[in-house]
Amino acid sequence: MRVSQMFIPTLREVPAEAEIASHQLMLRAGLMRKLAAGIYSYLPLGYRTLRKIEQIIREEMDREGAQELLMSALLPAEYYQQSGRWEVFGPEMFRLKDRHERNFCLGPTHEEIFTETVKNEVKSYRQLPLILYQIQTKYRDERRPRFGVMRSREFIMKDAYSFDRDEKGLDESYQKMYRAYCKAFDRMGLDYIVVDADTGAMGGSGSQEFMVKSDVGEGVIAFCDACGYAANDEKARCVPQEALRDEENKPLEKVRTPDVKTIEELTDFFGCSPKLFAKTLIYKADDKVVAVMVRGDRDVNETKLQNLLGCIELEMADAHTVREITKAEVGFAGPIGLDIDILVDLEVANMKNFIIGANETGFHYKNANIGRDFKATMVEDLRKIVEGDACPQCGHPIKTAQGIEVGHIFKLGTKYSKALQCTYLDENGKEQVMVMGCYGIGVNRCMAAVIEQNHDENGIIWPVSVAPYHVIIVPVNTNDEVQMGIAEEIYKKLQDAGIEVMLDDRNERPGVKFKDADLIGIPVRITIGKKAKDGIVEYKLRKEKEAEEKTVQESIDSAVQYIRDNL
RNA sequence: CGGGGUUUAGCGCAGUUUGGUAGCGCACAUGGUUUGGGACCAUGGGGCCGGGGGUUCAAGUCCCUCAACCCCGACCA
Repeated sequence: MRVSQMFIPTLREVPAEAEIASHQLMLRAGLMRKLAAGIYSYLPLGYRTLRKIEQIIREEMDREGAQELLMSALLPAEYYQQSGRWEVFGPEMFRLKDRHERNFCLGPTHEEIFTETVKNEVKSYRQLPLILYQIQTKYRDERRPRFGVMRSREFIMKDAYSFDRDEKGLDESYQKMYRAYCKAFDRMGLDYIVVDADTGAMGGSGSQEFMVKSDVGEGVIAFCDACGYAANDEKARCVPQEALRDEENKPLEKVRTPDVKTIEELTDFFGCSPKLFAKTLIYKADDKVVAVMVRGDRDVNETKLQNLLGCIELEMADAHTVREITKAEVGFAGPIGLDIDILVDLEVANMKNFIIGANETGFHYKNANIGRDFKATMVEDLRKIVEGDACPQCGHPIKTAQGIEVGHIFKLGTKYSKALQCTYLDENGKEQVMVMGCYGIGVNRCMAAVIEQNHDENGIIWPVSVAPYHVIIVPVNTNDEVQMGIAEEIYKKLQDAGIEVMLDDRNERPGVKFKDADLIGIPVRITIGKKAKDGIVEYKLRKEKEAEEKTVQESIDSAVQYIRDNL
């Protein structure tokens, strides 16, 4: 298309609201504009890329035998009420009423609706397995939308659901989706890793996330270079690193510790490492109050804790509750004399003669020992992994990195099919519950992730597969008839070859056109300048620094070849 | 939801301390000169200074209030 007729509102300056590269570039390159916090409009260039990403996903899903359909984003409440998620989602869900005061929501995800549809239509084992998907806008009223399209309130998601006769079938469907995801992300040019993930509120037996390594990612990944173990930090298992200290049990000793509350203050006061402390944290899990003990320098992994307790709400208890339970000011909680459940981290169970709070303001105990001085209700892995911890698989030091979650695959099992009675009849005419999986890809997030991984100081560097256009032709001087003649010739020939091509026919100075071409990141640029009269043009790849001189025909051939090789 | 910040032309910002009727750069329009990395000259258009209320002869500026947006945190398939 001719650039003079296109709607590409590029910005010279960086909008104040944009913090990260992808957000800044999506605004500057005229791909999108903000309507409200976490809500964006896609402009023509951005929408072209978005559709290409969708198409790649679509092709890879179809290749594995999944079938596309489309459901409404506006959904009646009853399905979510049946599964219990009307409550679970809480304020995250956009809710509304129709004129008859009936409850509706804007779909945050569609497990219930797919399950309901399949339940009504599928009756026999002969109709299974089935994988259905859609590419559709989802709505979540995020507490804090941020980083542009990375965490927004309206976003496009490819969500797929598999229905199988049994676990074995689920494993196969899961593998199909795994393959489709790998191929789709490869084609988008994303550098990603697959990590084990927690199944969380979704329930189910297994889950993996596709993470694009990036400093702006909100997820933390723990991985091992030695054996390939990779998990997100919620899921990563922690194994105790230090063996039981070979030391006699010393007698318990109460120590006066006025105004010594935090672990830092305790470290100073006792003059020893925080590894010799066990901190006792009071949590509120739904209506129950529990104590959790981890080593002084560790953090509680609330996901692990939540899974262990099977609760919906989990938060640190407020100061009032802590005082009531421990009979002491915050900062002096300890396990001795508490009459609530005491959940102890594996590592603490390995400690000897350690320091704990005394449940009395201004006092701690020295030389505490589990078993002798107090009893643990449960000993479990409850802490958060940190860089340098031993890999749970091979023992090598773990590394951590941040990542953008672009895809998530789940073995749901029968959670939803049971709740909604989604069943089929097997060969024996016996009723069985279907076994489900669900699989999501954040389409807009993929777009932002591609930009995060493919840009420089001048703008976006689109991979050919998702570039809004493949080639941009830049005649330096539009008043020069020779230049324009050649530009038109190349334009037409590339179009005839099926290449998506832009012709920058604006009567602008060359600098402006070059800056715009770089900013919007078109993979191939053909510049027609002074040597046009000799039939020589300039051929430049966006990702390369230098341009090459070619004849008109060579430049056309090179462009066609390059695009075909990289699609 | 807690803490901090911002809101003045399409974008980026100054002006608020000390109240006196709104400004700069870019962008836009017209004419001209220019044409290899965001040109130059001239002319011009565009703002209920986030909303509401108050103080005052007079409010972008002071007071009260509401809101939107951004950042940090908490939270999150």
